[in-house]
Amino acid sequence: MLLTRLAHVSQEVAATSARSRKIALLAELFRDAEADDVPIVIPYLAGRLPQGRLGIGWKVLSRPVEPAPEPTLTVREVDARLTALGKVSGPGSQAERARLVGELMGAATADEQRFLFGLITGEVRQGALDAVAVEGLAEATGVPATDVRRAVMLAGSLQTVAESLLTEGPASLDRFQLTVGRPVLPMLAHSASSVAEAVEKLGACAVEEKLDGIRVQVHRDGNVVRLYTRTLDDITDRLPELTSAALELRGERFILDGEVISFDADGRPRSFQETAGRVGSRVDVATAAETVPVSPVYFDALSVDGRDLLDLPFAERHAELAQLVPEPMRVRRTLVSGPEDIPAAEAFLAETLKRGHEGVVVKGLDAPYNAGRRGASWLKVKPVHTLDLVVLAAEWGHGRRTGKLSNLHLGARNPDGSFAMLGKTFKGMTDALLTWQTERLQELAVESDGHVVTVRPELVVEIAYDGLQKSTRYPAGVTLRFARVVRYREDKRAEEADSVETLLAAHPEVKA
DNA sequence: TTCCGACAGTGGGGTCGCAAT
DNA sequence: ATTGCGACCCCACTATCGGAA
Repeated sequence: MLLTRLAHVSQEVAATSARSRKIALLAELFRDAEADDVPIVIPYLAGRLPQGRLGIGWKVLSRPVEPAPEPTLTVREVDARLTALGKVSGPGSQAERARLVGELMGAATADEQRFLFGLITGEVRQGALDAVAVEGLAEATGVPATDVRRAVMLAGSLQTVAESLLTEGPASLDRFQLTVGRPVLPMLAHSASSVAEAVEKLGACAVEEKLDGIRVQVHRDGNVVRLYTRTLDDITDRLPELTSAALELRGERFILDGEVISFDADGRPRSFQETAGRVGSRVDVATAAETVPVSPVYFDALSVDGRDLLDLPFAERHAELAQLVPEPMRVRRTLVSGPEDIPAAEAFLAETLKRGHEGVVVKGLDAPYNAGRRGASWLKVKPVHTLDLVVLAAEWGHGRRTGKLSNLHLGARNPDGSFAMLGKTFKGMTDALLTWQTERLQELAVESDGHVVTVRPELVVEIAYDGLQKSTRYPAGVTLRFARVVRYREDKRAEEADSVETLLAAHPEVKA
């Protein structure tokens, strides 16, 4: 199959807003793909490369290359070239990769160049990724979408499922069973604004502490242990403590879901930055493990002794977990039977925060393990802080925000009346607000470099954030975590905005 | 008819590892 | 030694479609 056909279909998919039409377009293409093209065409149309990341980013791809006049590239040729490109390493590799990218782009037409750019940067912007591709695959093969979705979550990969479906037929789906050693997509949580709201939605539920670490899925089969992240990357070699801990448990075969986090000598959780740094360290693991030792803390069991627990209610899965894992290695929790227990749930949240944790996750006791989806039966509740900050500048948006000033630079007051930038945010804005702020900020503009528009520091905006973290990038030595706009405060003047001093005083645990 | 679940998009900061300077 | 880039952790929120209620 020619790449131009994919580029064309991707454009068509992007051009329609109807999901049903997107699915139909993908299904048509999947039906036409030859067996050898399937492992390439499917991920490409789901907006991903089968090779994963290539070490090529926006910078290299932005170098202009004269497009080819006629489309000649086949998807297999593109795939072969990208595979070769991904293997380049060692001194001189950046230049060599750039050369290979230039060659590939030179063989592509303008439309194909645009498609390849999106594919390699991971931003196809066609309004269809894995989930829509799953529907398209279902339509193309006549298999119910729920069956395909389940197979994908168990395989942890759309490509694998697509290959067997399109080459061997629907019966091959039976092959995708929950298997120890093969990671499954983890269940995710929605947000709720309060414990009361979460409990009212879920009824009988467990309220569990939410640890600010890294999600981990632990597989043990006899003496073999494997550890996977939320995106199913294998991190076994980086966390030897977790392997040892898993081997000390009584069970021989299991899959557990939990969080890996580092505690200090007093048993208080270290900051997310410290834990994440540890989990990210690959080179000198022994030293990293000495300075920042980590522990597993589990909250769910997906498989025990060869039994698939995914469809069991959470209450039963947790009973299995409690059989296998001693209490100190499980998240703290309290059970709640309904709205009458809300005060107890709130007290549990307060106590959890006091212990230095992030918040709680409220989980319905009847719900199955909804792998790969953001099930409505897990609701996280975290405290939200707010500040009144001053807009110092704004950046022009991309994609659907083209032509709108989107990303705001936020400042807090210094003692001398100037402003210290604390970070940026593009979150929390409605289309109407985007339109309004684009107008308003242009009135205040003093300078523009084509991307960043600097404004007179007069506009006050109320910002919600999850906490403060250390920063080497910003002048106050701190930055806001997950800042988002709540509303503009036109009733306030910049002199009334919050100061760096009050911010630091509100978070004594963070030392700038 | 209205409501709501699921999805995609829009990017944020930090840290690590590697290659280039 | 330092800088730049890419990968991958964490993440909030809005708009939209289309099925459920």
